[in-house]
Amino acid sequence: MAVTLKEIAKQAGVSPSTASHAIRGIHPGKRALSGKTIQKVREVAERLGYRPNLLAAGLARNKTFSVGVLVATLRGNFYERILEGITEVMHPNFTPLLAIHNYQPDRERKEIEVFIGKHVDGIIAAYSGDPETMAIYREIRDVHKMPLVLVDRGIPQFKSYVVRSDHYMSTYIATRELGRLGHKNIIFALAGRETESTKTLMDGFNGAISELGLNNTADIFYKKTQSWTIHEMKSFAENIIDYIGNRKPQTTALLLQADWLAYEVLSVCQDRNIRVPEDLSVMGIEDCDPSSLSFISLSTVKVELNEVGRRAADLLIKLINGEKPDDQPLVIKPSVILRKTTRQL
Amino acid sequence: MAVTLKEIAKQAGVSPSTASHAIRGIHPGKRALSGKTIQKVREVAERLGYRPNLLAAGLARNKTFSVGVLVATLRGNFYERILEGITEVMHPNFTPLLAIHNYQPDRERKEIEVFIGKHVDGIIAAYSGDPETMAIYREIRDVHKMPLVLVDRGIPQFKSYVVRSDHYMSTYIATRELGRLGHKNIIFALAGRETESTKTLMDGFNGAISELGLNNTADIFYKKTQSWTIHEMKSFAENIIDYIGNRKPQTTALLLQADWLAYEVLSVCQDRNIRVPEDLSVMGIEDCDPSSLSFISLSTVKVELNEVGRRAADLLIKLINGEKPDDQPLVIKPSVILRKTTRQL
DNA sequence: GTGAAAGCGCTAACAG
DNA sequence: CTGTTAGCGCTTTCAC
Repeated sequence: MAVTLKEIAKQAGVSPSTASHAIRGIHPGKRALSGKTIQKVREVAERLGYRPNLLAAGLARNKTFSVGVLVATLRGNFYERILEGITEVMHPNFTPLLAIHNYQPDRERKEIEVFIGKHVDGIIAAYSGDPETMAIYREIRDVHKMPLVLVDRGIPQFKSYVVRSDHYMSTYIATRELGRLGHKNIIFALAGRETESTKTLMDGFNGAISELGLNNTADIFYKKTQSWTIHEMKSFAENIIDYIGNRKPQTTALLLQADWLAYEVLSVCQDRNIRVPEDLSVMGIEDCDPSSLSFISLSTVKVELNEVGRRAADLLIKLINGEKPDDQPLVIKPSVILRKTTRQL
Repeated sequence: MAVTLKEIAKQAGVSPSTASHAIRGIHPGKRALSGKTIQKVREVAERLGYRPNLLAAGLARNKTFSVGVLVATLRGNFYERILEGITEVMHPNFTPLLAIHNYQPDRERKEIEVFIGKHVDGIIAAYSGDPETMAIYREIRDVHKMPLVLVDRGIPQFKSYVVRSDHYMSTYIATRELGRLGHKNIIFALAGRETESTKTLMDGFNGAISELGLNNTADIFYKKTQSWTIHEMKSFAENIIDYIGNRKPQTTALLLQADWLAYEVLSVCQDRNIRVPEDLSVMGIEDCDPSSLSFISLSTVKVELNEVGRRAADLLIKLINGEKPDDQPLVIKPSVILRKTTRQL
């Protein structure tokens, strides 16, 4: 059995409550404790290797100093970076409980239930997009009144705090940059479900295209798919290059929805002897780790996912402390990084 | 305030203890509860959206259903995959508390202290290699008697459970494979501190080289460094290629300590017009995600990090349940994957 | 079959 | 300045 406060108190010849105060350096009434007592208690605690039982403290104070963090997956850089940002800010005041739902609604619900049972002080979650699981988020907020921050996407018709990267801006600035480089025949290729985020990406692209006056030469290549496996990405990359091959006039710039898709496109280009950037400029979105490798050197839009994590954590801590932050979604601005897969026309 | 057991009991017209038994489906004495009572209690619990307070349960039973997981970093695929394996196995019985030490001894110690304070049921940790922090691991084991499993590396002179990939085998099989492909002038390049794992990697290489009878044509290029930043990796890659350039007879195969180092080497080769694999076969170790991209297609040694995580979690659960597993370190076997950066001579 | 009572380790009034 | 007391919500003997 671990050494308890009671034991410390006994050995220091004080009461448990005094010991508690001494250790935490807290004033019970108006005045402080005597320095002597504090010294004594702390010395005994030190000697016995006392570690307060945070469970008991949590039960008594109705606070656990832990937060639930639910992400979709660990694969790829995406949630990894968000998680990094979160742990950075949470440390050392809150411990993150980690859960992964892998886009399985059932799992998503269960993990949240665990968080509730563990009485975390707050929750940061990546909503899977599944309508089924909306109820559990509602329960967090309405029944348990736990602070909740969503990352990357909000839940339709559900007013909640959300921190995300600016999807509109990412395609907008990428496209604008391609325009600046002199490209007119620009294609934006993306696949996935018809979600709001898909739509926003398209809007950003179209916004820039209109400003550039390229409505007649630029276009979107969209493929509706349910999931996003590696294999599908590969064949989608082929589809894109096929599409571009048949298109007149010659497409000179290609914007892809994600860096990993861009890598696949680069692969296809290599197989077909399409030179990048001489024949085709290629641009991704996200700035994954491999993009900066000098033999890839992908031009891309840097999405500040660490920052998304940090801001989400900041916001959650505010909510936990009872502060009332702005109601507006927190949107993190992306920036363009030009490397070697794009060129001036 | 959340709905409590007491409340359920009251509404179901039974005592709290009966409610507790009914909900958990547990027999208090010899006989079971009446089906009627169970139905009633569960129905009320359901209706009120009862979520047991795991904190209180933990306090009463001296069990928290959570485990501490301390990793070095989230960057790169390494710990990400281990973590994935761990969460897979832990779910839904234990919740992982996540902590990252970034190789900072102070941080390492503090995070462990938090785990102790939270009374986790067990700990899985990646020891940073810092001698200073050994004491805290000793405390986990000897003072708090918490189950402890180390991943990837053990602590010298410290008997504990460790699960890791087989470092010896990874260089051994890689080298043997290069030999099979007809290579004689093989270089194994690595950098880092003079740790046991560094030594083991060299041993594996030397073991294969001896078997192949290549002691006169193969060699190790080792650079002693403290850390492993991206920038250092880049310049180390240059050093390697410089070294090979001056070496007679011509080196035909290069084995690198890690995939990321191999990527940097591929970059340098491209810059210097060294064709891979025509002029030089290149092989990495780990099988990171980018390695399988078709325009990288790195030949490498697949290290089963998911499996390391799963086995570590299995082992920890056994320890938590009071089982006594084998004392031998659990070593996960790697396997060679030949892609396009190596060729038959 | 079910309930009363004690207690897990800590905190927070409040009284001295 | 310090101690007493009463819980936090649940589990677990042990009676009934």
